[in-house]
Amino acid sequence: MPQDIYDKVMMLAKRRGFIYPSFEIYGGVAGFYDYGPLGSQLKNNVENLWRRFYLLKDNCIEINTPTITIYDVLEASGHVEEFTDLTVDCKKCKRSYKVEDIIDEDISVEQAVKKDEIKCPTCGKKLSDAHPVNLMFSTTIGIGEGRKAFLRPETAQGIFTNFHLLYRHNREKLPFGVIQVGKGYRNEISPRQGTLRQREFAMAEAEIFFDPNDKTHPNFNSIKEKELYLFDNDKEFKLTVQKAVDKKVINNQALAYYMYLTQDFLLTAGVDPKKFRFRKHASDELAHYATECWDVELFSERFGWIECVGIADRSAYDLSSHIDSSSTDMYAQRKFDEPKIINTKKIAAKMHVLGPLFKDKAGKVKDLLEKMDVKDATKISITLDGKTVDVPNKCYEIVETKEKLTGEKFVPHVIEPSCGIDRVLYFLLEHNYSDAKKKGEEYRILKLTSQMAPIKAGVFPLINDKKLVDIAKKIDNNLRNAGIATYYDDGGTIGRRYARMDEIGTPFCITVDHDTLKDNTVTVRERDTTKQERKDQDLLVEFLKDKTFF
RNA sequence: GCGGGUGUGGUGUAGCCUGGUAUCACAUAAGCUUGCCAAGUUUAUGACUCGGGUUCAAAUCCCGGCUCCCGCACCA
Repeated sequence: MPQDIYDKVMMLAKRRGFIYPSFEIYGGVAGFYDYGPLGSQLKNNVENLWRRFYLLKDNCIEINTPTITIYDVLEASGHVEEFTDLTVDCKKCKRSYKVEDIIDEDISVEQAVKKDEIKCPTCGKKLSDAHPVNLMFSTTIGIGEGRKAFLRPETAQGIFTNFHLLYRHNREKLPFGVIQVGKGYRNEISPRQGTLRQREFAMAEAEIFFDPNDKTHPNFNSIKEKELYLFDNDKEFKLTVQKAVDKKVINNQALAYYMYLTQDFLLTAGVDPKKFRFRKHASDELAHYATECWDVELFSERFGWIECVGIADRSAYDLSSHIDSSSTDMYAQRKFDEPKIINTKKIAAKMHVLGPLFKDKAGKVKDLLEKMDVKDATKISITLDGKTVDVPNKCYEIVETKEKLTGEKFVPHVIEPSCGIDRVLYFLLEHNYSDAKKKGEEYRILKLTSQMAPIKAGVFPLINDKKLVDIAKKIDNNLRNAGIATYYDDGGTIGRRYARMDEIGTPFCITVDHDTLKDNTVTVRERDTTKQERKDQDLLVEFLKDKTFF
């Protein structure tokens, strides 16, 4: 069977310790993967590069919240509501029904569907097999009945539920961004496509909170002339960030800014620019919380264009929901340039008159009076215990007050770049995989960027001579102590050792040879060119830090 | 979840129909040899997806689970 690039990449990934199928000794289970030694390092590098963009470049703050999330939070966020129970679909009219809505409780669902006992209520055609649709993993907290909870389907809710604390932490200034990097869980019905669709996966999410009246971004000017790679469901095209906003291709500066930041991140990480594009969600494919969403799609030779990052404008959806459900004050304050003085006229009850007149009803009358509009104050009649009663003028007066308003409350809007780390990681492997024939044999190189590569340098003695071995081991040790990941190898021929390093993407190889004994230099071989250069071994730390650190 | 296909050392495979000690290559480890791009050589390690059944005997035949692949559905 001919192997496509997916097979080749996954074989390499398994053989060299990037990705293993989880629980393999028990037969494995779809949708779960382990990261091996090199995969874990690569994942760290991807996550840390992402952090560098959001935490440092964009000055966000980072938090960590539990992966187990109580029912209330996900109910408020709409995740519980969206899907429950089994559903059946009608292939004719494309409607979906909850099974419990259309069949008797006594028969099993499968039987009912198989025996054609249930038909589509709308068009009468046969229904598809029942399938479950709530994709959240559920669990309980505590023993016994416990408290209902889910494994989080996104990290975002942990940020939203802390908004009021984080807003204060940021000294009540907008905009500001909060990131979280961690695991998310979705109980996919039938995960395929390898690590591209997992049931437990790593995600890096940023929630940036904006004043809805001001969706500009402070760094916008620095990137406005950069080009975005866009796709309008018809053709691909490039547009500068500025033009995309001006032409309303992208709704606002903030969204456009984070699109560019994401593009910059992915291309820096080593995604092939020719296999990168932003695609805008059509209105009918938007998630329940989003008003506008752009996906980064990366191209896989086997799977086609795959969503890897979603950049959504979630508007005020989540914070509003949590304000309603939890009664927590999660509003932000917008200060007016100048305080607004508002003259108001109010009806003020004169209790010393009302009291004797209405006795025990006086309190009720007062409440009613003060709720009334001043315009109606010439002649007032109220409804008291079903009877209409006139209230004499002497019972109240019109009072003028001046209120000074320095600002107003509002619910911030959220821009959310949400990055699927595992997908990005897979694409780094696929986009950077190259195999060529070398003397008739397949020769594989993983052309990871120096910053992403799990191992920065291989360190070898040219031959297995103790004098050279000792120096090589010392160099290896020095580099690792300087924070540079290395791999020492003295097995097999030098060519074989280079090949082993090329296959896992190691950008540099350092070889100690006989000349090292004379002049303290070593050869530094570059992966992609295979060119060698002699360098003084004391300069290696500086050289490698310069080439491989973020 | 439905239908079809599939599964043999780390990787790729032969053997399965016709039941009887599992083939070959690469990789890995140790030694010799060589000394800047997977050379040679000797030796070693290592496999029948899992569970049942039939049989004196199962990689092989039968049943079921799981993985992966293809189609449908699903992917908020």
